[in-house]
Amino acid sequence: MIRVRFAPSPTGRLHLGNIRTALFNYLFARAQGGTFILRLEDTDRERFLPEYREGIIQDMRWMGLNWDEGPENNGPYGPYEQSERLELYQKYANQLIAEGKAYYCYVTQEETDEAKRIARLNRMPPRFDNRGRNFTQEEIEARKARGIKPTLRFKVENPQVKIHDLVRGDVEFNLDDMSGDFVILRADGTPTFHLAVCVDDALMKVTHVIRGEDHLSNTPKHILLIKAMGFEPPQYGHLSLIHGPGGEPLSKRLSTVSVGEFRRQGYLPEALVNYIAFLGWSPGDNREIFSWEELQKVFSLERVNKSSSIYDPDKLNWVNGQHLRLLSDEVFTQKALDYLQMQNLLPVGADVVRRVLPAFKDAIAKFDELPAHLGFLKSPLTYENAAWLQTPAAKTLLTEALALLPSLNWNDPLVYDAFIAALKPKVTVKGKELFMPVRVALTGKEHGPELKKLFPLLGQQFAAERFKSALGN
RNA sequence: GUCGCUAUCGUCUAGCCCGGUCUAGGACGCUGCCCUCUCAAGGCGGAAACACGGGUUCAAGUCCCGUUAGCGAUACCA
Repeated sequence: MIRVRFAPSPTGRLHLGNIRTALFNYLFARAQGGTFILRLEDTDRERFLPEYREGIIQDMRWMGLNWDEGPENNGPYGPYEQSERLELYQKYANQLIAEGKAYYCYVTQEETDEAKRIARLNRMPPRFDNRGRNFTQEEIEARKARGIKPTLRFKVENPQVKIHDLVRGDVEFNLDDMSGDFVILRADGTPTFHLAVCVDDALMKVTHVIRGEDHLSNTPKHILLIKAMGFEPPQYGHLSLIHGPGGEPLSKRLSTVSVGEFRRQGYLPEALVNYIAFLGWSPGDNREIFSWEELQKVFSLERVNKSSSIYDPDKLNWVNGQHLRLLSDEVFTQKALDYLQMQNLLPVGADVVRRVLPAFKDAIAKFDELPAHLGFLKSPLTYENAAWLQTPAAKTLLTEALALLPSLNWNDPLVYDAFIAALKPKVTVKGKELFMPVRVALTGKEHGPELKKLFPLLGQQFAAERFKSALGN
């Protein structure tokens, strides 16, 4: 049974990079019939904020990344928040000490920093020399007397670690070139990330760890630790990182790529998911638009590529537009309305907006473009170019149009064609001279959706009012 | 600095494992035309890439080595 997890730390909002890691885990679990776990890594209490925790949960749900086990719905291996698992980490720390696999180290942070600085100056690996391993009892007492609180370090005995990475293939590390003995319990007694992940992954029976490439060089530490605790390490797969449009790391631009921001701008979650899935993965053929369900079927870890990619808002917009166009008018209208209501963006009453919304399905890439299109519903109308309404020909045209309205069958979706057909014989103008005054009178603008589509949605009363106002202009 | 990862159009990518079918395919964006009352949407075209240098081979985008560049790690953050 495959078990994967997504383990964000509630020290910020979820962004594109995080969510892609979550998505790939989710997709892998679904494609394989496995279990998807959400785990909150909140051991860093200094940067933790409750609203980040809530934000993560909300964002995950909005995206449709529903977890089988995790906060709020629990599961057999809970709790799923590390702050509630502290005694577990302590237990395994004690076990490692008892077995001589970890030791209390009285070396101060200043000393290790200095050692690394000097190593760097000498073009040597920036590793710590493990001097705390061999302190004499007097030395330890002396340091205790100075008020130095020890950290717990894991003894690296076999620094050579081979990894078969699910996306990168074979990678080999020598921890002697990297770190030396590493801290697993801070001086204040709290576990570091390394201890916490290893204990949790082991205890939660995680089979595949799919995470960001920034963890690739932590992996040898984790493998050693997990083995030292007597568990079998999971398989690892490291996903390349996503960068911003300028090639910069994503975290620096957090606000613009946070899930909350995409939601605020009116993207469809399934479109966002579709786009993100294609950052570093492709199905191998030329298809690009996938529904949630299809994605869950076709996704495979083997087709994830190794190189990092850049987030492109233009393409996201296109994908979103494609998904929008796939929606039925009814569903589109409901989703658009929900969005406008939630964002407090309704220009007029919801019932009026609901009627005209279908006319804009092809016009937008995302919902936040709607208010600009819908502004014309507000009365009185301000005309973008009133000149279209002020010629004598236009006056005649509008008068005739107004008179025609009651005779039309407004239940006919093609009522606009009938309207124009009836209007044409009564006026001398044609083409642009005919359509523009109608368009401007109705919407105030020279550009907009097809009148053929919009006109029937407007209704007789609305059209009449608009023609009257235009005449009085 | 040290260790590691990566390298196909501006961007996302197919092709690379199993060299010839690649005068390198698709998509976004850009651009021309068509449709059209407008703006979109849609349709049909166009420009646009194998980072560089060696090697292996009859043959290299595909295999090997090096260089360069980018990224990651180098924390008592995760």
